[in-house]
Amino acid sequence: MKKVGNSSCNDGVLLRMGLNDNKAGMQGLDKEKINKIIMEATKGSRFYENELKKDQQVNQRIEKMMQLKEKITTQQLLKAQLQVDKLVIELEQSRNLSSTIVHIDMDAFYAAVEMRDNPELKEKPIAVGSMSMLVREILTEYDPNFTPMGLDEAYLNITEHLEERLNWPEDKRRFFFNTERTTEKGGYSSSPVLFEDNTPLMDDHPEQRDQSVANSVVFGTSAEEVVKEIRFRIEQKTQLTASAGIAPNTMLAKMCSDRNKPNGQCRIAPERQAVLDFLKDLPIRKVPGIGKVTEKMLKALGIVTCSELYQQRALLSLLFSEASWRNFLDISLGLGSTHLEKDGERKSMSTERTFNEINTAEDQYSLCRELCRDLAQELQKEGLKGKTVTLKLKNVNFEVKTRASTVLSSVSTEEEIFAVAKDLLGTEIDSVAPHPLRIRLMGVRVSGFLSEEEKKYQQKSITSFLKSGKETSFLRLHAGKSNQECFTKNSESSPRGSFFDKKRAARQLNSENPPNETVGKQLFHDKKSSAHFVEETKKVTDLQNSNVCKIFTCPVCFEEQSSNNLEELNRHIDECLSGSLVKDTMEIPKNDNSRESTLNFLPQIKSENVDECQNKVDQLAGADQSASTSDSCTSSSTEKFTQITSDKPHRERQPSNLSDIARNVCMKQCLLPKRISEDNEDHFEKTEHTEETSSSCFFEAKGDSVLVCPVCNSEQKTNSLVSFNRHVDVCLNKGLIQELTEKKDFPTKTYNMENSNRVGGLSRGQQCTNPSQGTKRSGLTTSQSVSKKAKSSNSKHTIDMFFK
DNA sequence: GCGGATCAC
DNA sequence: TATGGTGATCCGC
Repeated sequence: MKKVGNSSCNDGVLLRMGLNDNKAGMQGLDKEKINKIIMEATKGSRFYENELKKDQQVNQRIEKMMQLKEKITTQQLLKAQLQVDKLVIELEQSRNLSSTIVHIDMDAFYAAVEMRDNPELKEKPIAVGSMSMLVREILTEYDPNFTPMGLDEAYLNITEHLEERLNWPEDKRRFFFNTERTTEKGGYSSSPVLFEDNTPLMDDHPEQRDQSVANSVVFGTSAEEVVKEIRFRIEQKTQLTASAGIAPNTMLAKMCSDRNKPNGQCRIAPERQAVLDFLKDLPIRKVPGIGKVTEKMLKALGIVTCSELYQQRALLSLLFSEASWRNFLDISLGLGSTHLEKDGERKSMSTERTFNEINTAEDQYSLCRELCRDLAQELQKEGLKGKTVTLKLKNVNFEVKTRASTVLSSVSTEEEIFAVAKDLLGTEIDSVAPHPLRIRLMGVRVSGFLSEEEKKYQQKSITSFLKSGKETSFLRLHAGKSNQECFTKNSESSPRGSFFDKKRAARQLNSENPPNETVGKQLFHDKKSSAHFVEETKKVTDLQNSNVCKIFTCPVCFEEQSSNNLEELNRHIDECLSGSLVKDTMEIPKNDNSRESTLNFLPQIKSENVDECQNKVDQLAGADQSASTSDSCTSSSTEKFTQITSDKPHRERQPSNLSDIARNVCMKQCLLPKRISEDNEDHFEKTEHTEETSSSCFFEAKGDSVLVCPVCNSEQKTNSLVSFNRHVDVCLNKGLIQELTEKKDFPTKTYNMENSNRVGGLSRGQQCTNPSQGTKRSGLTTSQSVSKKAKSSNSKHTIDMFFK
């Protein structure tokens, strides 16, 4: 079946082309144009082929899921039902209907802007701007903490505003029509901000007041009235209409704003039944977070509406990941966040570009550099440094690949980013050699940003590094790979005019008949200069080599070593290491263990609902007991549920402020995953779990104090701040040393020559096991042990050992 | 951590 | 209609 669909689509494309070919007048077209048409068609089909491929992958996922479903027994399903329904009770109890959340959505934002700007109105400057502008000017009045979502959406929590508003006099709720616009012919006033500032009416001019009042509206105090007012003001100000949803939580508000689009609003009353009524026939696709693929998968299970999502909750819990089915459950119950999250810190920054096929390494490298430059600029604007660089490539068949590498010290400059990205790119180029890498998109991303504390700490360490490292300086070496080596320095030959500019120029040249002289020269210049920078680069690299090898500072004792024999250096460091590890004496004070700040919210319990649920559960429990015999899981989980009720606000728990960096880093690594993990498991196994976490995360931690290096992120076997600090300094030297070791062939490096010379390959294995692994899918992998820890084949204190 | 995928805007 | 760009998250490894 799939085959047929596939080929018939291709036939469609071919058929169209064939028809075109036979069309009258076709003979007039020259070869080039025909080629172009074919190219277009091929491009289209490439895209389409890929779409088909992706679709088939989804189909396979569905098939797998269906097979899984077939194997589910009635008992399993009943048991699942029991468990899920207990959770439903929990969720019901925590249902919070006390907030009033508004979602504002500009109607057909861009189209509207276009329409409004295009006609004769264009010369009138109107500050449309983004939602964040309406922020500032209108929305803050209703919620100072409102959150804009992109350019045309925003969430507001108007709960407090509603309370205050109750006491407001009428004039404070009065707004005026922008009469000029409608009366003036041929356009509207250049000042759409008319009456924007709630100016009180002037009592000494009664007639003016009368007229004004005639052109005004007074809004009431209800949520609906507030939202009408907001929409009115937005329209007066921007000439654009907006739709809005009012509901007890963000998810509902968002879905609600969709209901009466365009230029309408809708409210879900803060009552459980109103929520469920709204959801009853709502297609799941309308739910934010459920996209094309999820929709298709659920459809395969016969689930199209939210109520069906609820009906199938037990099945879903068996077929989907914990995170997924719990999300489904939240959706089907109409639960969502009742407060607006502050924008968290950004997690990554990237830039990517699509272009016509680029297939020469040279072009690819210089494009890569350009992307790195752009990205570096943006990063520096926000003062960010990250540890992971990801290269994204889309080949001409629309297949997307990402390749990432995490480095020891964070990067932010063009050079630093490019140094990593070019390696990744090199690998990809090599992997298809001798064929060219044919790409239509390239992107570079930096993630793994340093936290504020880490930044501070690193700075401190850098200072000491500078003091001790002096001559070794920051010179970077690049373990060269044939085609990469050539491009470590940019083709600065063309300081102005981006890669694309040059490409454009070249393309223009191609299409023009006689290559005119100046353009020709330009091209020639490019070619020549690229050859030139290869040479230049070699020089720089050589220089670096000679410089670095002459003076080397031992990362342990910080003494300068005169030798440039790496083996000798290695021996020295070994000695230093065996000496330094023993002499840690200073203790750092223990921290108190209060790490949870509990936010309270009062659960609203509708007793009849709970009873209803409980009845059902009881029935099921009976059925289950008779069906399953020797399964301890059921009974133990029942206990779990009874235990967790007392400590509900689990999701809202946040780490408290941490006084020291070490603790902070530890928290990040070990506690965060716990917060993510599921309520019941987590609570029930609290102590046990914590122990396990620490055993896998901190090998050899004595007592509570554990230091984790903010640079390499690995835990340190010391309680001494002095030696910990020293390690951090060493870490900063590490990159340099690593490259030194790469230059010479160290024995540990030679196993697996294929990929070990990539930065990512080298850094692997030194990180501590992520304790979150396996906690997400409860039951599947219960205990991840220490086994994943850095395995090393060599127990000697070589440089490599030390760093691993 | 990595890589592929999904999703939103 | 098809296509981009940016950022987040999840899942399996």
